[in-house]
Amino acid sequence: MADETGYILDAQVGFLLRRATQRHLGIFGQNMAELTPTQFATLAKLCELGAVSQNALGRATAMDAATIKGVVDRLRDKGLVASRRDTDDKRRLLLEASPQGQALFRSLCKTALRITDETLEPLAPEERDTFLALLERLG
Amino acid sequence: MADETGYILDAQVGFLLRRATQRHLGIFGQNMAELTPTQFATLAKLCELGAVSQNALGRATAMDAATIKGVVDRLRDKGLVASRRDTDDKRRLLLEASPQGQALFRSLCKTALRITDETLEPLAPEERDTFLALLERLG
DNA sequence: GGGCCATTGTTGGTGTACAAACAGATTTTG
DNA sequence: CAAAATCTGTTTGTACACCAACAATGGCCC
Repeated sequence: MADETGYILDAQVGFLLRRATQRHLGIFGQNMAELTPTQFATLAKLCELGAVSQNALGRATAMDAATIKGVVDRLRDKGLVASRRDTDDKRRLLLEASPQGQALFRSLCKTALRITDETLEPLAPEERDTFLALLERLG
Repeated sequence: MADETGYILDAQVGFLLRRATQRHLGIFGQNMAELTPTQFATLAKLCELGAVSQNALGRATAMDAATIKGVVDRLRDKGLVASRRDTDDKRRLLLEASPQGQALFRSLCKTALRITDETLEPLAPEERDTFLALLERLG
């Protein structure tokens, strides 16, 4: 079944992005059993921002309203996030990292940075900078 | 809540990979309503390889056994893939793109290449080559 | 003030993605 | 040859990820 279509799956950005993401998620899971990458990202942003509404947190972490809700629910189940109604704007759900959440974030920070390092390990230091700069422009 | 953790979410590979993937999936969805990226990738590999077992197809497209099953099921529901039991090895499910599947793949090929182009649009031609070469080494 | 529109959060549905556990078939090995 | 290990596909359960639709609230504007 020779195809003269000129389409080579293994050379497409989408496929390569998926493969790189898979490898990264694997490294993440092996190094941080406590939280998923998404959960850690959410907790990190929450520690950085302080009290924010759920949708605003979603925007800050690049998740839509439906996705961030599930992530926040799971973090709250673990006692890492506290939520309360905003009295000024009764639509808003104000979120904050609990003391345990902040402590966990701080204790996992170095691990997270090591995960980033290990993901980029196949590249030389200058290549890493180049890659990250280019990748950022695709987001 | 000043954090001296040195952890900046927006600078981590994992976050940037997710953002880039999101943008790519958005472009894909807007340009190819017929199939999801995963379904198109699977169909493409099937057209390239001819008859293969389901697990082998999964390996070729970087999907585990449980994932490829769902994708193949949906492609079969659409009439794009035919499956039969392998008589030599009765464990294997032999898959093949149906005539409609092959025709659809050929008709969508140019669109798929355009999607790759549009995804890489923020980068200059030499940058694209650099980026893809680096990205491939992270997979 | 009241109607219009945007925002916020929730729900339901579909589609990846992966781990773990399983049954059946095949291969390897003692 | 028989037992053990491996491979194949399936199922179940969890976790993103996004769309579309919805109710409640808030802001805007005439």
